[in-house]
This record gives sequence, C-alpha cells and structure tokens, in this order.
Amino acid sequence: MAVLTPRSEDFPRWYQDVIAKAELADNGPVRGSMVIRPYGYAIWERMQADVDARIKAAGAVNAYFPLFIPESYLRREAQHVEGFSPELAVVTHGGGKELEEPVVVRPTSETVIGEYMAKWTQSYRDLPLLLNQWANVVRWELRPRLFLRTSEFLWQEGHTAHADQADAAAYARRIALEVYQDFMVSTLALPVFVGRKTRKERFAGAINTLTCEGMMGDGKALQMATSHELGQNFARAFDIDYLGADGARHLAWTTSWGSSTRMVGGLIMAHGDDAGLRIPPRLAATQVVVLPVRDDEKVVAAAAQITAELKAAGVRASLDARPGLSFGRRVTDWELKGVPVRVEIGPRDLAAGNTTLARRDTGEKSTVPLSEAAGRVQALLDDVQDSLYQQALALRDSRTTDVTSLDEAVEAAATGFARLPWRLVGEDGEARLAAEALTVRCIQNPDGTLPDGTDDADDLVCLVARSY
RNA sequence: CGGGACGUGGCGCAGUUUGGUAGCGCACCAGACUGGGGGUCUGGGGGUCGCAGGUUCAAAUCCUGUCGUCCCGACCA
Repeated sequence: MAVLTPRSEDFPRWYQDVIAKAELADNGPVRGSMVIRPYGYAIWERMQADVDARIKAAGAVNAYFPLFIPESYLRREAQHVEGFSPELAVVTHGGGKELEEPVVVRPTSETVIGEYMAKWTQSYRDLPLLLNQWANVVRWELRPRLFLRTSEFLWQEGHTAHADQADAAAYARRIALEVYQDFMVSTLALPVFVGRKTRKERFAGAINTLTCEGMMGDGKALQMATSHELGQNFARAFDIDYLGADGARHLAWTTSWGSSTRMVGGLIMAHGDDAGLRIPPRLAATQVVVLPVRDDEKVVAAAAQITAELKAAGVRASLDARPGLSFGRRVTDWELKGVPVRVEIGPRDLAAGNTTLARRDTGEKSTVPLSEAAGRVQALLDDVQDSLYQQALALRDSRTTDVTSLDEAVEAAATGFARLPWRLVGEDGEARLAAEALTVRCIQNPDGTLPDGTDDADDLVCLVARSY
C-alpha cells in the first residue's frame, strides 16, 4: 500500500498525490483557482526571498501597481491585446452599476506600468528605470493544474526602461542569467536550458523572449521563467520618451521579466520521487527534522537538545515529538514533505551516545556520535544540495538527444528533449512539431549558451520537447 | 464550442440493472495498549444521495427537466 501513486505508473496522478499529501495546496472554490497551504506557501516565501535579493542586486526596486487596468490600455499595443484577450477576466460592474469602461484584472502589467513610466521618464538622467513588483495576476485558464497553470497565480514581474536597445538587451539577458538561471541552479538545484524563444513562442508584444527551460521527472519541459526585450513597442504605445543629452526627444527601450508560483510545480516534478517531495537544503524552510523514536522522557530531552544545538549552529531545524504518532508515521510524513535531513534518536542510540542521520535524497542513513551531530549535519546538507543537482543534471543529460532531422526529433521528444540545428526546423518545422504536441522550447548557441540578439545565425541549435 | 463520463459524510467508492427508508475504506473524535519505516483494539461523531418536479403505499434507485464537475480536440507564467 504505497502512500503515493508511483511516478512510473501515472505521473500526473503522482503529482496531485504529492500536493495533497505534502499539504502544499488545494483547489479553490472557483475552477482554476488555488489555495496555497502553509507548507506550500513557505516554499514560495523562500523562493521569493531569494529571487527578490537577486533582483535587488541587479539594481531593480520594488513598487506596486493596481490590480485593475482600463481595458483601453490593453488595446494600445496590438500584439499584446491579441495575445491576452482570450484569457482576460473583465469586470463590467462595480458599486452596483455597469461601468462606463470595463476594467480588466491584470494578466500582466506592461500597460499600466508603461503609462507611469512615461510620466516618470523625462530625461536621459531618469534612465534606466528598473522596477519590479510582487503581485497576483489572472489569466483565465481552460486546463488548470495546481501551481503549473491556474487562473490566478503569484509572481514577480520586472519592468524596465532604457535609453538604448543595447542597454535593454543586456539587462534582459542579465536577468535571465544572473537572477533566474543562477537561482535555479544554486538554490533550486535545477539545471535549466537558457535560450531564446522562437518568433512563434514569444511573449505578446516582445521582440525577443529569453527563457529558462527545466526538465521534469517525466522528460517534459517546463518554462520556469522568462525575460523579454520589448523593443520600442510599449514605449511607442505609452509615449515612454525622454530628452537626451543631445537635446532631442528619444523613445525608450523597455524590458519585462517574470517568475511565478509555477516554480513550485517545477520543484515538485524535477526533484520529487516515489516517497514524495525532495527540497534542496538551500531552499528548505525546514532543513532538518529531529525525531525521537519513542515517546520517552530521556529520548525526547536528547532530541530537544540536538534541535537546539542545530539551531544555534544556524541550521533551520525543528523537533517532531508529536505523541500518539508512531515513529514510522512521522518518518513518512517528513519524507512526503521533502525535508532534506532527518536526525533520529532512540533508546539504542542514546545508550551508545549516538544519533542516526538520514538523508532524503538517497535514503542513506549513518550513525554518528551525538557530540558530532551538528557539524555532520552541516556537511550533509551541502552534500544533499549538490547531489540533487547532480541527479537532475544526470536525468536531463540522459534524456537529451542530439538528432539531425525532424523525424528523429519527434521520436526523441517522446521521452525527453531533442536537440537539432534550428535551420532544420524553422517556422514550417514548428507547425509540423505542433501536430505532434511538441514545441521548440528554445534556441541556443551550439555550446549551449544564450545567443545574442535575434538573428537566425546558421549554426544555432534548438531544443524540442513536450511541455507543461 | 464539438465528442465521452460522472454527481452518494472531508477524500475515494459500493449500492441504481430487479424501488423497501444508506453502507465500505481512509480521514476525524475518545480511551487503552504501543512506538527503530504509514501500529492494534474498543467505542463514537458526521450524509436534505447535485437541484427541481413527477410516478408510487414507498425513490439514491424509475421518468422529465435543470445545474455542476471531470476527461478528449484551438491559446498560455
């Protein structure tokens, strides 16, 4: 009687089981809405704190813009409104009356922020203007999946204005690499392919979209974050211009970039196993749980002491001495929740002056003297962080196949990613792939780095996969 | 919007064919024994059977209508 549906049997079902059993989220009352439970929200808060610090390190500052946007704003940028219209939630009534102009619930904030950027940008001295906001957005979804695709989700959206295209392009690139990729690699222990989206897959209104694509446990791709060069499209629509040093008026160049609660879904699917979630130590709100094996005064006292020592050493540790729950039950609970390391202590350990350390990533256990426990735990946490990354990387490498034709790509993408020269695909190829439920996830340089600009140089490669 | 299924305690389901006054597993509550990988036992609480009509002595079950949900085909962090 397994706790969860095995991943190999039914991956989507496994995903839902993990969310329910680890108490991450529930469906909301309105179809497509999501209730994020405390344990799931704690994961998001840790992600937020880390991403927020990186955004600030990149020079952007936080602000807040309204949830309601005049419908007319959306219309000002043709591609933008075309891209978002089908998924807009529109408010037609307020205060008991029909509104003269409907307002939309923001699906993203380029338009309102553009309006204010235009006010705030007078001189070249006001640039670059680097803004970010943490907010909820609404995109009415027909096929909701908790964390991955819900009608309302939480995210961070950055919006910047620059004096010239090169500066805007460099910033969009910097965000993709230094904020998103580095966060995913260093904190989420998740390797990502960073590349450029095809013209077809671009954000509505962008001239270039950069993406971080992760591989999930079933070989499907998940777009984990995106960074867009918006060219002068929004600057033109919202009159974001400035007086240059040359005394002439110039149109600004803008960017936008976002990462969302979808990353929680990526975390689950990239690292989870048949026993539940596996949270990388650097992300985990609880890094270590200390479990007394029996409800015995001495054992519990020893467990409490280890917990205190760990905390004093800077480890995020907690004690689980809940009476009435068997040891096995508590172990299973924390495995489901993905806590990286367990410290177990029972009468036998105590008599020998030992404690048992168990790592979540491999299940491996070791016995160490009580006096050394705190120090060993620190080292173990570093090990788990590294090992989760290596496991995710090994999976991705083993399921990424270099191919030389579209037919081979279709075959390889049945189980993972196919990499092939972009010139073999092109827009016609994309249409053919779409018929097989496949998409070009991103375009890269042959060495896997992010291409500069948007030119279709001859040697570019692309990654093709099924995706969420 | 086109095709398929389903609505029965919190969750998952049986019961519907052949009407007889609602049951199982998990979860929950109380107590006891337990505790080195989802423990056992005893007792207990909780359901207008989606909704509205109708047929009948009697409806979860039959009839009509209605609402909702889920799955499959065009977009998306």
